[in-house]
Amino acid sequence: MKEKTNEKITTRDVDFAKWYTDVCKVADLVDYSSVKGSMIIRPYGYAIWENIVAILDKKFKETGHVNVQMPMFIPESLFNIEKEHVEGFAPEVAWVTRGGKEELEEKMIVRPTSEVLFCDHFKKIIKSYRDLPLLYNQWCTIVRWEKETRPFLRSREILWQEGHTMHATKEEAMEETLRMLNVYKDLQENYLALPVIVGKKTEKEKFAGAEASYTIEAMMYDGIALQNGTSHYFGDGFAKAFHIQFLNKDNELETPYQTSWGVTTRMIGSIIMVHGDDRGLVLPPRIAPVKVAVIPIGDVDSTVEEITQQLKEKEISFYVDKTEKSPGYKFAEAEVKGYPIRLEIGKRDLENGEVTLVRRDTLEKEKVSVADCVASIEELLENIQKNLFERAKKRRDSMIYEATTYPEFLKITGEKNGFVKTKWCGNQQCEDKIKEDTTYKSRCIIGETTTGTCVCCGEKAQYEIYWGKQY
RNA sequence: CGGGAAAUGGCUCAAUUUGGUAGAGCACUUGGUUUGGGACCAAGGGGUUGCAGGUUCAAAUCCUGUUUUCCCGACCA
Repeated sequence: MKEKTNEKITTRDVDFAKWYTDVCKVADLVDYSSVKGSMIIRPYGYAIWENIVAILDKKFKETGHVNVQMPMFIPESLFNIEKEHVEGFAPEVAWVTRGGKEELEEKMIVRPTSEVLFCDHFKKIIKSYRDLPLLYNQWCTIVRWEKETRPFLRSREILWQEGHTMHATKEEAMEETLRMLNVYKDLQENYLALPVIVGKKTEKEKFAGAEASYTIEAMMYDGIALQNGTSHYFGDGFAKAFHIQFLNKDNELETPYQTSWGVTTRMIGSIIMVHGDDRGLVLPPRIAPVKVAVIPIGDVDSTVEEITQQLKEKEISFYVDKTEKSPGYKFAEAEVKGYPIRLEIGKRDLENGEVTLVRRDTLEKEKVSVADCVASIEELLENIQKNLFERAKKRRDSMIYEATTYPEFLKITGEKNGFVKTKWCGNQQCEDKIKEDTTYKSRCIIGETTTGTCVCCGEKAQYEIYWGKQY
């Protein structure tokens, strides 16, 4: 095996940021448009999203949710109802304007998230305890006027899913918040092969208007964190602000409790930055639009036909590269696209009744008989899925550090990227100081503690927490 | 939003310093030979230089403005 990598892609260890954008472009996932801050998700990139949507949508429906479609615009008066929410989002809100002399009836924004729209609607349709829980979700785009944008990681128009639910009790709402957090965790670990840390955001980092925010934190190849999903518990704050009430069984008025949760195409960025290598994309089989790239070498049509027929029966997605390109070109192409398995069908192997399988994650080659080919592929796909997760987890764990004293903490954060686990007093002053001194921000609180001292101030610790730099 | 870089056929870049008929490689088209790591031969098509204005006999080149992109920060899913 030659060590040659893809000449169109910057070496990952030389310039990680450049490598990332190169992979996005060379693998045909995205293209830039003349719209500043927005990206075009090309068919191959969108196919990955479609697979994610299919998995999640099924899980949402299994947990009782239904899909809706809300307006894209929010009138100013509606947006202004919940104070913390407005303050949190105001800086990145896009205002709607009309050219010429025409005026809008009322100033409007493009939704940066849809809590207020849902609340406005919930107020009208929630009357009785029988209307609860109300479990809504919508697939849509939102707009947040970001200053710097990167494919999948940050754009002004964000393609996502947002769930919004209302419950009769605190307990139910909290249960829902954690249930959906878990759905996200399951998606990311078992389908996207991304090891993640789940926990609670600090007061400083929580969602504007929420009572508690829970988060899914993944670590990229370079040790930088990426928040891959959030689930919020709102208590009854919004419900009170919007005067949403329902009659309970005893005919008394009560205020319901609310949640919201969302994930975006950012997860695709995680897949790229966790699994990819110098040859390009590496996709976990479970979300790969094409699981097997079939590359015929010479005139081998009948064998190609025989094997692809079996793949069809097994519902294993494949692509046959029938182009006139040389085999080497096709191999490189299959690698850039991250197809989990490459199946080389050539005359030389066929003389022995064999074909060659190459797995994308390790690039190992294996010859198997034509008869065993599809069975081997099935087994290999499982293997690759498992290996990707384990490999990513091993790498991530090697970049998780622990610190108990501040000098120790400063030494670690000054020398390397990664997550640092510490104890923390829970005081925002320490959080701010750490940010100031190291640029590390709190990732998430993973639990409470009764022992030890805060890594920063040395006072009695209250929480166990992860710190890290983020995208 | 601060600091840097860039914009020239589809792509990567040259020509800009010193104004003077825009070139190359890759890609593409046609024909042929090939096929186990980015094939070869031959013929061919395609750009007036991000956009707007200015200077000049003459602008890719000089000047002004503007838009977009990339990188590094701060902010954010």
